[in-house]
Amino acid sequence: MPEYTDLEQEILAGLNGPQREAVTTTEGPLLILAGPGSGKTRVITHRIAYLVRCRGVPPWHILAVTFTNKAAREMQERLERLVGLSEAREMYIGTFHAICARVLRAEAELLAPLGLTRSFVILDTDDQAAMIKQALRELDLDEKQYRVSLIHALISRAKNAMLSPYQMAEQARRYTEEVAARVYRRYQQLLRANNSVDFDDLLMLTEQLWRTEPEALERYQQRWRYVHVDEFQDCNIPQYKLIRLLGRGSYERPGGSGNVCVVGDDDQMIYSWRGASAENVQAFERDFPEARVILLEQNYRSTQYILDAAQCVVRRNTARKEKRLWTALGQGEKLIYHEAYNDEAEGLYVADEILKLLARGEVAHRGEIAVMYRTNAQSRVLEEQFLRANIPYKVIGSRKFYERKEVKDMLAYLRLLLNPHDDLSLQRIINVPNRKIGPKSLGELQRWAREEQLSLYAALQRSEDHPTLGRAAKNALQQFAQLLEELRAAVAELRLPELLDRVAERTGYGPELRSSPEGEERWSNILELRRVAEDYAELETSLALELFLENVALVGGADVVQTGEEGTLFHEEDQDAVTLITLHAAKGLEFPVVFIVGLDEGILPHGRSIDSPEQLEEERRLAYVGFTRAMRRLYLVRARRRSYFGDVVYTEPSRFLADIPPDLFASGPGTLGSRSSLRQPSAWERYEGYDHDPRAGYGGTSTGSRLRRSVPADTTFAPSSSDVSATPATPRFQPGDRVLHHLFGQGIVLKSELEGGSEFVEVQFQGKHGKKRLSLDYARLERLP
DNA sequence: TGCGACTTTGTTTTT
DNA sequence: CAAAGTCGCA
Repeated sequence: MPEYTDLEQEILAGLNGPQREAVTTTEGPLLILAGPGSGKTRVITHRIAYLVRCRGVPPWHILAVTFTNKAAREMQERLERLVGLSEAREMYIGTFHAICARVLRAEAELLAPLGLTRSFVILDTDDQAAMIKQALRELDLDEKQYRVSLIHALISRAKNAMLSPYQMAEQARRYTEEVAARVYRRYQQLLRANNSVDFDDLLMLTEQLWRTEPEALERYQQRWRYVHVDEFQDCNIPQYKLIRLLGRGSYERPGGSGNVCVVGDDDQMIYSWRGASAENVQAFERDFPEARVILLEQNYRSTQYILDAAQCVVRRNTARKEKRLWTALGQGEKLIYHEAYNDEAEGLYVADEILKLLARGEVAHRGEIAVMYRTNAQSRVLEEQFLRANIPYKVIGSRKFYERKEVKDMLAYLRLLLNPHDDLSLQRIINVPNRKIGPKSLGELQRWAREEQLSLYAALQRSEDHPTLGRAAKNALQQFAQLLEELRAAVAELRLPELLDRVAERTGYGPELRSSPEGEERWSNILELRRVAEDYAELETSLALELFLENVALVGGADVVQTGEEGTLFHEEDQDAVTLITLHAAKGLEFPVVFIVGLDEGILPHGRSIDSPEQLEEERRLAYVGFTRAMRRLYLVRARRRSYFGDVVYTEPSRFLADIPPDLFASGPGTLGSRSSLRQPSAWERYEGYDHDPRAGYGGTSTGSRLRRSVPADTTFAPSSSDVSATPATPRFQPGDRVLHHLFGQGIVLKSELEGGSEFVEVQFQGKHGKKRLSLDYARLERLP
């Protein structure tokens, strides 16, 4: 046992042997292979604390790369607690994309030859699509034949393989790829002409810069002498090269400290579709042959049954390193399997279970519960049921908010203020709100701008000189040009939130939205955006604008949290809520209780992956990631039929369920409750008349008991007397009563009826919510005088 | 030019 | 079932 100082003791307290070894191995490359729940984040943060506090490494030498902004934030917070606020702030913790954006802005002079300035714009997916569309049009290609999404995917794949358009064309195996290479070329030109980059460019350009500008690379090697990479298994090639360059330099020009610590788990590699390469680990061992390798196999998160089930699913993969995950937490509770009638009933079951968990006190806070699914679209049914059941929830990973038209329009205005030659943004808002500059005038302006080699903005300013446009059109254009000038001048006077106000008012966007009842919700989204902007109020406005826009572009998926049916953003101070999240976004998180829904063939594994063995293995890993998020209790849920593309389809249980030994379930495949579940419904079961559609009576006893019956009484959930649906003898509400609902606001009761012992009311709410039918078992309605 | 009714088309996962 | 795109009419 080595001797430790008091300080070391403090930092190493509570760590096991391998973890300690990882923390104290500070010099040289280090590869940590860490199973789920093995405390890898803990190891990284403690290692950094150890470097700074015990080894006297100045905090600005520390770089930590994470995969999501959320993970970065969490790491930052943990470090603030471990090493103190001011020191933690001097470290650099961020995603690859954020780091690259920062490097590229700092080295902007070197980007000038490419046509980029310091204030380049980072395009989001929609903008990229718009740009590709434009490229397609300019090349006279048929948008029907070459779908934007397909071309986009091909281009992105090429970029992730670090291919130039020329190289892509050379390597094209199919005609479509050849076409895509042509589009790629034009797309890059458009990006540069717009002073913009896409996500892939951020990585590629930084790699290129470091590779070709040795002095620049050296500055960063000096600065970041201790590099940490979380979720290493999900790095793609450019990302790996960035790490290699920092830690080891290029093959021609070696350099760097070699202090690179990467942490990963091949069983959790779920981004190969984004270019994550399974060879990362081998590449690392090749490029850093002296690397120490440490295995973390003790799991501190989950109980044994959960771990066993997870391992049974992933173990069927070929080409993986066998790990022996174990836990000291004991067997725990068995898994709970439920097969619902359809997707709606699936949501209802989850909502119902959650209410029971809370009612029985088995879970103290809603925040301890998460519901996970394969595709974002699956959240909708769940949301509907949660709203009806009055369960507060938050949806993680939906970009809905930033995809709203009004939000994008406002952002386009802001971008334009920072970067007037952003043609894409200008096109977007030139006629929003309506300024009588229609497609004809715009088209003519664009044509002219191209001819004269001007940006749209410049063309707009000189529109008086345009040869053919009519008086009315010119006036409209001039007026708009003046407006933009005025707003640009306002950047110098106002703080960011006020600038937003000014833009909303002067463009007429705000007044327009507020003037109609339908605009009300959209206006509130703009206010929501303003709330985000408040965070930047202290900064000098053009800097604030830059950071704000960058943040908006780079936050994605896991960072955007949305609540309620309005799609408004979720704020920390909001109430304790159940988490709805995709399996991808759930990586790195943990919850005491986890529901995984949609365990059907075609959903998980996803239908698009079913015919490729590699992709199927990835689906398996995805399931593994999901299972291992659960600490105490894991529910696996599926629906026998679900609406898909508008019509109803029958599904088979996921093949992954069959990989789990029956004795790990409290109820489920192979046990009393649903022995039939692993085969297809027989013909007579499919017959319409076979157990009636629960939609006929939502929340009524028939549905409730049917659901309950399928969970055998000998499981954890025997229906108790404190059941949520206490039966009223007489109706509480009458038609004409004025009521208040915490989400829908005020309304008037139209109808009240008793059905199967539960009271249902139909309420006409004010505003956009309209008429709703609510079950008083769940909805909390207050009577107003 | 502008809007509304119609058809068509498409659902993985995310920085 | 939605969103997006097309077409026709005012």
